[in-house]
Amino acid sequence: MWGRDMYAILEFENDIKSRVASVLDIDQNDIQLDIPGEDRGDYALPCFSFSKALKMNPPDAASYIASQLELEHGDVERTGPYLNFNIHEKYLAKNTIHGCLEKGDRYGELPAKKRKIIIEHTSANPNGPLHVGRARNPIIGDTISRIYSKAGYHVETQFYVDDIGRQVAILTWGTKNLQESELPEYGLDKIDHKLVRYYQKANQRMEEDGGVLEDIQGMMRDIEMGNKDILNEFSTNSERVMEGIRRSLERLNISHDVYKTESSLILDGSVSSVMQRMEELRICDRDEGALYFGEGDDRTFLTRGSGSSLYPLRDIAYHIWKSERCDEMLDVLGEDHKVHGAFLTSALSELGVKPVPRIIFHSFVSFQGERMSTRKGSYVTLDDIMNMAHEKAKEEVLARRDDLTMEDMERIAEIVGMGAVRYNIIRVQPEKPMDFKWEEALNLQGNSAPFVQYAHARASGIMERWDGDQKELLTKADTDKLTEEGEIKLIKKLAAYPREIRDAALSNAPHMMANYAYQLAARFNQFYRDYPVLKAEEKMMERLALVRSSKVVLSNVLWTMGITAPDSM
RNA sequence: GGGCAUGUGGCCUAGCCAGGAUAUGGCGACAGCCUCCUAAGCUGUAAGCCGGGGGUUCGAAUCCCCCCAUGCCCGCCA
Repeated sequence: MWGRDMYAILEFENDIKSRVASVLDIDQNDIQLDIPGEDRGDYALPCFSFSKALKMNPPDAASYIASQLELEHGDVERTGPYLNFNIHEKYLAKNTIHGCLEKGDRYGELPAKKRKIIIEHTSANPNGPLHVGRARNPIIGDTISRIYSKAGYHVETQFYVDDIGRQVAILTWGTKNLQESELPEYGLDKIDHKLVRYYQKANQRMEEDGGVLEDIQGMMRDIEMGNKDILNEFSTNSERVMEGIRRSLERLNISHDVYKTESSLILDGSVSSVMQRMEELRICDRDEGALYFGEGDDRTFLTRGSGSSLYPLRDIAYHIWKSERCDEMLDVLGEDHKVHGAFLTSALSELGVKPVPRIIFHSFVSFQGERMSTRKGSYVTLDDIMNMAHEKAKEEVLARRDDLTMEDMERIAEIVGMGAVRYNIIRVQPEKPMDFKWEEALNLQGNSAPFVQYAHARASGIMERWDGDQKELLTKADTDKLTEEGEIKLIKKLAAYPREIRDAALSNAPHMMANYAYQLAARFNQFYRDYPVLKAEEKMMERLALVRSSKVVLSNVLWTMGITAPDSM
């Protein structure tokens, strides 16, 4: 089904590389093509580095290479020491528009790789609602998962549920020992928001009273010794909070295929068997009974002196479990896990586990200059920001539209609001620090989700007003007629989409999708301003095909970010 | 103190890994554009020693070194 000529732009890129490589007699992987600004061509090649081997100055080297090239679907032009490559516009227009119209929501997909990747993200402690700081993880994780699925991978997403750790222990001490009456009012009528108060109060008690800490440690010991009642209490609390977290994520179009509980890894013996293997391989040591990996300041403790397991050991067990079920692993973790990530990688390598996970680290979202903390209650919850975004979007719809039912307005406000939240987080590189600001998070103009959604709604509006059969566009539109500058520029953006998918997956860069989506929407808006479609005398079918194609790609790229594409707003 | 990141116009940000042609764009500011497919849009103007200093190179925002600032980590927590 997928031919070599699946996407014109990728084929063109390959063609340039292989032909230049053969002229220079070098490996085509050593050729790094630039993607220059729009008016300088589709690809560019600086020829400085080839001039030595060719014994010519760079401009002459460029001329020489150009003279030896015969491209299948494009032209090469020399500008000083640079080569600029331009794909034949009619060829690109036909390939791209036909691709969009035929493939629809599958336009942009790359050939199936027959590889399964497990992407773990979120994995937040089930002790309370997700706050905005934590929300960066699922938004990055879900977006990269969607990108990988479009890049041809079989993707499975996982949430590692720490249902027996200290945080849940503290929460459980709270639910066992505290009365509703001694807690503050809850902010939102939602299970995770209600339960977090027990967690916070219990933390406070623990700090004041050493006995509470002992109680909590006792509960954790009991679980290790197989006390099923305590385990049930932990699991119940964990599941109740998870229910709240799941509902929050659902609103952002985020879900996980598999929830793997930490307790299951202890109960089925995998944790203790990993420990045994590590001891047999002599890749760990003991200090007063406690097992550790590594040396000196870098050692990581795997168990307590009492023999009970610690998170690093359990996480190894989890990764081994995952490794047996996939070809690749990708973890999305906060930057506080960097040292843990290095430990994980080296421990798994020494155990001979393959694959070893690749890890996307993201830095934290601060709030008013401080890190958000569930324990201290100093945070803005994800639910709060979603509700605010919905309200803000609703104000905007109310101000603009008087022809819609309240139900429609609510629906649009939800789509726009949730889109804005996701977009504002995903548009920034994961490793960059972010300071949470309401006015930015609720921004509905310029470089934002509504900008892209609006372009989509405009495209939808045009298509809805046309009463012809959309299937006819494929046969009736003569793409050779699309020769105006604004038409070609838009087509070039549409054509670039598969390359964006490829590159975003290759470099684990989800923010590239937002960047691309913005550029595409901007191009579409310019086209919309300059060229009438339904009132075009000569080229109505062609422009309709272009609008339809734009709608397809806008919708597809929004999908990769988990943002809904509205037909009206 | 050590390790790992980040530093781009008033604010936010792309480009950095694989060094090249006048450094992306947004917000805000200012000036314009709705008898015409939704103005959540479009056009234009002002605003930058790409944190600072060295180095490598024909060429550095990009690579190397030093320094400064900020964040994260340095627990038998996770």
